[in-house]
Amino acid sequence: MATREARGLGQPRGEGHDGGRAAHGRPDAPPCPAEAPEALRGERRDAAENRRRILAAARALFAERGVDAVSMNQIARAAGIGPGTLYRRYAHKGLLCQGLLEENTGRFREETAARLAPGPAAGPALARLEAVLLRLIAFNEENAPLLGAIADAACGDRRGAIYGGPLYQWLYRIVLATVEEALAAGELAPLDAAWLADALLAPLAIDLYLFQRHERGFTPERIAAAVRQFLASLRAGQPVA
Amino acid sequence: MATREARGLGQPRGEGHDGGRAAHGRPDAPPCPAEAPEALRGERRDAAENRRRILAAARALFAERGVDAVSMNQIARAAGIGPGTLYRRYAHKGLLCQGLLEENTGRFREETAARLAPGPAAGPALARLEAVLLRLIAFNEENAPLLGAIADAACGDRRGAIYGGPLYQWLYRIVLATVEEALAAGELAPLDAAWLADALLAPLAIDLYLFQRHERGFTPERIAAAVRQFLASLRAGQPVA
DNA sequence: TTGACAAGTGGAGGAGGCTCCACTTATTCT
DNA sequence: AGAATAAGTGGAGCCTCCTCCACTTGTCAA
Repeated sequence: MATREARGLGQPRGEGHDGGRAAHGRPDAPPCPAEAPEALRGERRDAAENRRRILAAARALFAERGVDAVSMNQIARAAGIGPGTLYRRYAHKGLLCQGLLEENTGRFREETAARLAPGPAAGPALARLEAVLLRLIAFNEENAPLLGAIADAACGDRRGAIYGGPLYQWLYRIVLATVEEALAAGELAPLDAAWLADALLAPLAIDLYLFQRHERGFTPERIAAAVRQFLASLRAGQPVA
Repeated sequence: MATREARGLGQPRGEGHDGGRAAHGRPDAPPCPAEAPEALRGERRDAAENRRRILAAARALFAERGVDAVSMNQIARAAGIGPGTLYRRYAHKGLLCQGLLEENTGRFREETAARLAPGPAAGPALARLEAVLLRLIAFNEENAPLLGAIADAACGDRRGAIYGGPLYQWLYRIVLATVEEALAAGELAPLDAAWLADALLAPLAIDLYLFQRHERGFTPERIAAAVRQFLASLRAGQPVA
């Protein structure tokens, strides 16, 4: 009765969420390469049930009214739980959308991993990079509303949260590794690999992508073609001049 | 008394701000290349006085507590006006920050214009492009807090507002024109100029820039060097392969 | 089985953001 | 000059987000 205060106050609000999986505070769990969204380890049965209800309610409301028009309170009401319970599991709407997205991410991760898996024996690194970026365009198209909502939530004290989130980190690591292979193989002129990995992903960030699609009128095909030409231009043509 | 209802309801909330300059609704004013922030055309004297007070109060509070910790209501109180008046002039905090930023933008615009002005006779287009991007890094450094707040305000129904805002549009036009010159001069392999202009600016977007600076630990010098190498890599080396 | 404790739950309420509209004030036209 | 008109003003209030904390429930060890 008094012991709980220590935890409640000692960790006031500092992103104490571990990216969606709460559970019995294991200090450093393994990275979980392709964890199934259901049956989180050590999660209490009632909590699991509520998580399912939350995601189902959110999915239904989002489909019915659009992601932006649905508030956290509405989701809680539709799921039949109190707002406090909802916020305990998903500290804000962005994390909820991330949870929802993880159910869609499977195919994206599998396809990308398959394309990349064979390692240096699977054709030039730049070609693999191209495949990842083109797949990312398709992913943007499929998940634009959720991705948009996740981006929206990265406001204020959460600015830049996207770049620390699981999806971007995973993409970044993949792109960085492939860029480094390309550099090692002499496919690229000398470049700052860590910066380049961000720079290659930045033009496909959801905000800009949606602006180009809807305000500039670009089609996904045009964007894909532009990315292809762009990567081709980066191919090392001269030693360094 | 009844005539006003028509306007008040007919234009419920649709970005009715024209980027900071309210005033006597002239339909299509000229682009205003380098308009002074004071003495807006046709603005009533009391409105001008309030605008000055708002900007002064905002600047003071931002300096004292940080941009993120100051609410619109606090600014209104400090300026000695009602919240309604504040919101009439700046429909949200992002536009207020834009207004504040315009007071700083002068030197940036002048230096950039000067570097670009001589036209095709002032060295290779790619070198001018590099100068613009490097200057943008310095601009990011100088104005990070305001730029961050502007980015934060581009949430929800205002997603992507940055790309429609005056600063980005100006940058985009400049970069696009220079890219087109570089293409015409054969300095670049064939590329989609309109997409490339966005793609060159995207890695310097304030969100990613601040993440790299603070989470990845990049220095401005490292970022500048990376941009330089990057542009060098784009230089046309081979016809098209 | 049973008891102790950690994790989970719900909802009332504080805290702002933003709006609406009746009133005030500057400008302009005759 | 002075009246008509359109722009500008202020603040009460609505509405939603998010937090806090007393209570409930599941789990595990003895």
